[in-house]
Amino acid sequence: MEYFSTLKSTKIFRDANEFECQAMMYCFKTKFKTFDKNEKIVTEGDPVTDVVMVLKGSANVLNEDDLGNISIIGRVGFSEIFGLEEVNNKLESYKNNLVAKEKCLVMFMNAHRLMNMCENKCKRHELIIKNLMSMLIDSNKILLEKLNIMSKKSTREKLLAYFTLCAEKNNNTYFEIPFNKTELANYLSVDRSAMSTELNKLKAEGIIDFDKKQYHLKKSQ
Amino acid sequence: MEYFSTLKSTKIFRDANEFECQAMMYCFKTKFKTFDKNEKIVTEGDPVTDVVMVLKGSANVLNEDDLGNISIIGRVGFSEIFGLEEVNNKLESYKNNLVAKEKCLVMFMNAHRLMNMCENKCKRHELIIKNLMSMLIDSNKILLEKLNIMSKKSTREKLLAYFTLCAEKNNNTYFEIPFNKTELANYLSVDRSAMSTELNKLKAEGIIDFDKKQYHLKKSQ
DNA sequence: AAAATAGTGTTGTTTTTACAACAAAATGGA
DNA sequence: TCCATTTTGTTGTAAAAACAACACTATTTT
Repeated sequence: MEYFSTLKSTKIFRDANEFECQAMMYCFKTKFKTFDKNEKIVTEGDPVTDVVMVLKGSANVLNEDDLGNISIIGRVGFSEIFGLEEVNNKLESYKNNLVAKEKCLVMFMNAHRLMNMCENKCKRHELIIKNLMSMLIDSNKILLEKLNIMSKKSTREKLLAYFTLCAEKNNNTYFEIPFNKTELANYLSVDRSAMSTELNKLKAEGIIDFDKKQYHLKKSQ
Repeated sequence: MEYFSTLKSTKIFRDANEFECQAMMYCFKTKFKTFDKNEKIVTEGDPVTDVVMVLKGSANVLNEDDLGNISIIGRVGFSEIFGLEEVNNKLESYKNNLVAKEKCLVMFMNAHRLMNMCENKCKRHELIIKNLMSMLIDSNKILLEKLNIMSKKSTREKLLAYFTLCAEKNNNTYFEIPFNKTELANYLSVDRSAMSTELNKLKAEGIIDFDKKQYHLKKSQ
């Protein structure tokens, strides 16, 4: 199978062999598609038909308002999924856009098939459910972490909360973030230029240091 | 069993009979405890030993900073759980406080037992996993909805995003929210008095109307 | 019913952020 | 390499929000 070498290292097919993997792919009516940078993978408002998994590259979960203001709600990278939040209830629609951050390869899995897994056929649905649950727990955790950041009022506090989390996750006060300054501002829902000013103030105060996407949290709060 | 009439209508024990319910409770080492209003159920920073489910009353998921500023991250009501985000990885600690909003009864389930469900004993773990997954998907959805609200920059936009969501969920432009004004401000992470001003401006402009916890979204955005 | 507490609205002041416009630097193709 | 585009930093101004203090109302408690 063309994609097996990639799929076998995804979280959802964890511990599945090639045969099982193929059976499940059939079961989920998987389709593969590549997207160019900035191409829309999923459109907000469309009915949820598929759960999307990123196999190469990465994509941003975006919230765009009428005036073109963009918020980055989250990121979906290799092996991560988008759209699973929506499939519990039938009449759901996607609540965000999913946009390729770079050229990427994604896999679509039929949402209904995924959730009402093969009552009849494939025997590994227990495995998939366990894997899916693990992914959902991770996703929950990430969302909650972001909520804790977003619940800070000032740009300064948001920045520090974000950097503190990054340092914790990295087990190191030196870390790299997946955003440039513009994206970071959209991720934190703050004004880019105001954030730029605040970042350089923090640097001048000796609290952080940074260069490009490399950061160093010198004094943790 | 003392609590069965309550437990049978929880999401996690959905479709379980009294015998199965009891077996699982044994399996999860469940403990019951009541808390008074404002009493802390879970303390941020403590190691995650248990998953908490609310059986009576409700509790707030809170983020409190060094200066006593409180943010309401979310609410946990009947049949809803707290702490499941944390159990994938062993060395986790709770990331928020859980505080009783009113007198309430909660059930503690051993996190490890819940996630590594009875390899040996109870046969209904498939059922529980299915129920847990459904709950996780709901939780994911709620967190994502809140993130979409919190990604708005101004108080006005946050209020309108929140009210729009409430109206949608209620299928009615008239709805009741679970917060008083002070709590709403903490939930949206905005200043209470500024929010009060903004709310009354929206009312004066004929966009919303409200009385106590009753709201009417007259012009949706 | 009275007293205490909690909730809400108002105002003025201070601080912070957004916004807009621009310049400089860095990056990525052609 | 050069050009076009993107990214980043800076500034001044306008707008928004935070903060603080207070008055009034509603809700509990005793």
